[in-house]
Amino acid sequence: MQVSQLIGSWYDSHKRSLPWRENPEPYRIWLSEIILQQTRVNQGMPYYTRFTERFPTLRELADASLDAVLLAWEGLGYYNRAHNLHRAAQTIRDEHQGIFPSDYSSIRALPGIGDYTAAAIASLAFNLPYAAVDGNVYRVLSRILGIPDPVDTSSGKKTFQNAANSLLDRQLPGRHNQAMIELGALVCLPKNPQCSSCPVQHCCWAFKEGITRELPTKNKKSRIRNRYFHYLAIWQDHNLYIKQRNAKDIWPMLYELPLIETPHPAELETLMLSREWQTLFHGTKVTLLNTSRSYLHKLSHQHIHARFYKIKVEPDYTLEEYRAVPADEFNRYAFPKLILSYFNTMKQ
DNA sequence: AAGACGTGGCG
DNA sequence: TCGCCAAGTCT
Repeated sequence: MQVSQLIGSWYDSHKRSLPWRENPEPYRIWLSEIILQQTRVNQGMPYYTRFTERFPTLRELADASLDAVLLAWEGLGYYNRAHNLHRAAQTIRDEHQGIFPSDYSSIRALPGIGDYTAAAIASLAFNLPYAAVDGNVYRVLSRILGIPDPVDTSSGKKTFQNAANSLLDRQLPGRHNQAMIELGALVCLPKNPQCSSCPVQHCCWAFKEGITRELPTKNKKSRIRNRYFHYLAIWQDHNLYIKQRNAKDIWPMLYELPLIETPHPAELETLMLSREWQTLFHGTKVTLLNTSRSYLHKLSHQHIHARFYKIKVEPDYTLEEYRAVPADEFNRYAFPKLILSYFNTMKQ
């Protein structure tokens, strides 16, 4: 029996029942694939439910505001996925008559859809013969076939794509791709793979050699940048001033508080002498109510060291470019987790 | 083409 | 604890 047949029939009897597998239609398959990019099933599940409830159809997603989409995405991270999801929905509405495109190159051309996601949608939704290669598949292929190439280089990626292409079950590409991924997610785990439950243990190179732990290989080690955020929680009566971030940098178009960033740690006294402080307050009377603890918010490539200063300003003052919002309306805006965790401590 | 982009779970 | 990583894409 072929490797792909063994994995395919293993999949038939071991696959999880997941909401997007219940009633497979292109919109829901696409939505699930975007949510699951770099995201665990357990983390993405509630977001999939939320999206299908708030935006039951592709049309409703396309017609929604970006703010509404970001609010539904709040807390899931990699927020450009939400931007691209929204843009792709509008592209399908405007250029594909609202019908999800059914050929690979049209799917691949949509924003937020790369090689993996295009192959996944093409095979799962339209049964087209494209091999989807994600992190799970890298693991499965590198171990079964003993491929030592690093998975985070362009040449390594080509090697794995070629291996996946030649292994693809062209009769049932959708099942094949899901089976490869499911095997990586349930059995061929990064640490402690469950080789005793593996349908292809007998023909696995890494198992035979006893080096499953060494595969797959990677080259890069990421460097961490430190950033120092000083958030000003400026209260005026019962309103807090908030502002939307710009589209570049982290948390694109999410909301936050007035921010002063410094390249190094800084005390409030220093901030009060800064140009940003002058721009915000230009000499108006401010009262410091309290200073939060220091927060360390770890992102994949940077550590955000944050502190929140609760400040009161007088009623006659207005902060241009910011929006004064009462606490019971915070949930109308999408905030990064860092801001949300500060809000949570305020409720006490 | 190397680096940026979130968050949470795990050993 | 803390580094690693989880169904990648974009620039």
